[in-house]
Amino acid sequence: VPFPYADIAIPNVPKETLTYAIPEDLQEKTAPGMRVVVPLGRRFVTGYIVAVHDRIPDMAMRPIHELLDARPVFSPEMIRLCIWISRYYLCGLGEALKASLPQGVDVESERFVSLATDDKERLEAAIGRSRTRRQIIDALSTGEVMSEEMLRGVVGLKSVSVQLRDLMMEGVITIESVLERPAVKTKTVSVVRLLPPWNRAEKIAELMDIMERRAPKQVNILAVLWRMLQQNAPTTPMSELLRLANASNAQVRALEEKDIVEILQEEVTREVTLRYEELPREFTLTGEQRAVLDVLAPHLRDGGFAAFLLHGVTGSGKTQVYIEAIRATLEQGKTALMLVPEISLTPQLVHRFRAAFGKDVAVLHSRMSLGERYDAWRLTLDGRYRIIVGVRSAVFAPLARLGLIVVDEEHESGYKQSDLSPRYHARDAAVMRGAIENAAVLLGSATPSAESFWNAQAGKYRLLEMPNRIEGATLPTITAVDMLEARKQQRVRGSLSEELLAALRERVARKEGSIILQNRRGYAPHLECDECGYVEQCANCSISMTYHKDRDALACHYCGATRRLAAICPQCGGIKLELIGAGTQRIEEDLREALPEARIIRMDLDTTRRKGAHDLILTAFGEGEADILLGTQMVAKGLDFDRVTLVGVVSAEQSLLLPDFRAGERTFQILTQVSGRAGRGASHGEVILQTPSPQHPIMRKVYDHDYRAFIDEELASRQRLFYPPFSRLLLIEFSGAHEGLAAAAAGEFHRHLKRAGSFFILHPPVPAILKKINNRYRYHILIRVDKSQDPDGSRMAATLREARERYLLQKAARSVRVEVDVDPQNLL
DNA sequence: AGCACGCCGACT
DNA sequence: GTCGGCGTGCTC
Repeated sequence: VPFPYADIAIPNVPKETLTYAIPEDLQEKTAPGMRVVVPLGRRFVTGYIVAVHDRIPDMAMRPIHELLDARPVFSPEMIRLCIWISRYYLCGLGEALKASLPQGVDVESERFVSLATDDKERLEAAIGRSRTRRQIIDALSTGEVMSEEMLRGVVGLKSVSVQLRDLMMEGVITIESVLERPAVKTKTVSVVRLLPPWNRAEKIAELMDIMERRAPKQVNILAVLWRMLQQNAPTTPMSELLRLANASNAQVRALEEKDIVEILQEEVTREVTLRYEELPREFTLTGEQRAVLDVLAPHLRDGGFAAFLLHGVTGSGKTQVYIEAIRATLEQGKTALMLVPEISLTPQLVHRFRAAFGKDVAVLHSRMSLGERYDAWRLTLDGRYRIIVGVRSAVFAPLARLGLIVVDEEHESGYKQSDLSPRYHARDAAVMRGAIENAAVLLGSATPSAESFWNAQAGKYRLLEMPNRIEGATLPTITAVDMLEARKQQRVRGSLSEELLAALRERVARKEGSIILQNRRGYAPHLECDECGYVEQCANCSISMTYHKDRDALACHYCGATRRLAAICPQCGGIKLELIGAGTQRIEEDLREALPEARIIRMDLDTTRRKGAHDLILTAFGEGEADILLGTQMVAKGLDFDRVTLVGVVSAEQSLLLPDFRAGERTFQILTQVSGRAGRGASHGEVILQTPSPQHPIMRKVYDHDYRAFIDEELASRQRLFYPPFSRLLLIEFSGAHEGLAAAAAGEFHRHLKRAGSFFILHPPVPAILKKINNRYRYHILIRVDKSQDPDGSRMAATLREARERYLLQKAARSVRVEVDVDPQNLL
């Protein structure tokens, strides 16, 4: 039944949907889930059809300009998921839907300007005395059509819209809205094929005979095409043809002219290749793995929503459980989605999936180009893949008949999008998607988040446990080195204790692998004046700058600004500037000095920027080309090398010092995860944690591998303090170029919230701990909502809406940006 | 977000 | 006067 109206969600429009008329000739073809181009104000934008209907709206409507899809790109389930995201995370529906598409597929209009007259007098009259108008007319007088953006550049102003409008009113220029085609397209290559009847042996032989003398190159071309055809290749890529026939494009064109061959455009897929290879391992499932799979089996067989939390110690074989569970899902004719925190950190996992499932798997990660992502998305939509392995945004992968979603390392904060809207948590969105699509959801971790563990205890998830390592491997022995004591006794070299160095020396001699974690890149995180204590800070951010020895410069790890190393203190003129603390570069130096015989590879953001660098480093280490793998947290996760028998942590207490209620949890997680890299093979592993506080309660639970003791205490303390999972956090951020305005805006908003009700605890506005980032001053209001009084978040949403309206009426400077982060992972 | 409109200080 | 920066409001 054709419907005349469509409710359309549009990014950057604050209303959930706007209603447009569907032109009669499009009504048959239009369906929810398709993308359209619609007029919005004076431009054209991409929108997403959420519903079609025949309820006459009370507003005048404009018609849909163009239908972009022949088939829906959002399933009804995907639309439901995005509606949930927009309501729970307080963002526009248009933004949520846009986040579910690969980047670069949207169409936007651009305004193009040209002269409407060359009558000099009329032009002069229109210019009058305006410098800007003269610049615009001058730029256009070559007869060129220029975009508004180009004109802005020529004039050097932020906006020329007022001038363009006036010039248009006077009739001397014309403005045209032109739709810009999407940034990504299907990649095509030219291919050539023999047209009938020349694809028959006797015909082609005859033809080649005739042409032999006058056009030998063309005969070469025909010979190649004929050979390819006999090898069952109906078409030959142009580039290959030219190479094999040693011919030129013109010669192929000549054959095309004579209707002997045809040149076509054929779609190709940009395939991602990985260098690191892993052979399929022989394995038999352990009893624990089998038990877990037995629990999952009926759910995977019968379908329906169910959520599971798999708590398996490091090395207990969670990946194999995922693979078997996915296999069972595929056997039911369904598809599976596997989320991982950061693909480049877990190439090993990707290879195991490729080995197990081959071409049924597509991988989606942040280092892929727009085109690669687009291809993967389009082919997923076409049903080419049955398994998607991907990072956060892969939770939106358009798989049909979804049977299982796995979230590996579910505790990782990388699953939370924190920088831009929608600020969704992919783990929670995965659970919601499972509920909407009637799929099973399996969350896995050696150190489940407090939220998930509580959900398991509360019965929302079913808890599955694998407390032992596979194949008789044992958990490593963890010991601490008291660094205060070691320093006192001068048993340190740089940042490394004699104990750790001795253990490393042993491993080097035995050709075993060691992993060293120092979760800080660069050489030294502070440059401090010995005289007055001044610390060099970034000009744009309130953070100390890190010294990078390779570049011999200070760098801000927030905004990327760099600066030369100052020779004298800008505060007191002192000349004794000291490098304080140690990053991976300095540890590398310490290691090389103390262990000249050791081969060391450093893996941090700085050494892995290049595409494929991860793979190369890990391959080299895995094959024994290095003794020590030194790095930031990227060495802590997911690596599975039998030859590693020692793990050292340079400063184990580091993450404990952060002013965040999750500091303890994060510390336990990273220390447990990195420890888990040791002793995965036949040899027992050893872990050495350097810390000034070896008796800290968190540390003690790390030594004992006692997640339960840790989480019980953590949950008790969260309950006492009414922090998640016992409350829902909202962080409202006010940011602006002027500190006073940001502070005032936060104060204003706070006043409106204060009267709003008693189902939440409102914290007073405070300057953010990182008070300034990128020259924007930041103020925070933290809210702790009583979940029992607002289970789905709708009360808080309404409260914020109201407060926002009143706040806007007060016309407190709106140069201040207000952003809400629901379930924030980072309170800095 | 982008675009239009209206207010107001600065310049001539 | 005229220009142009900046705040405010709206987009089916």
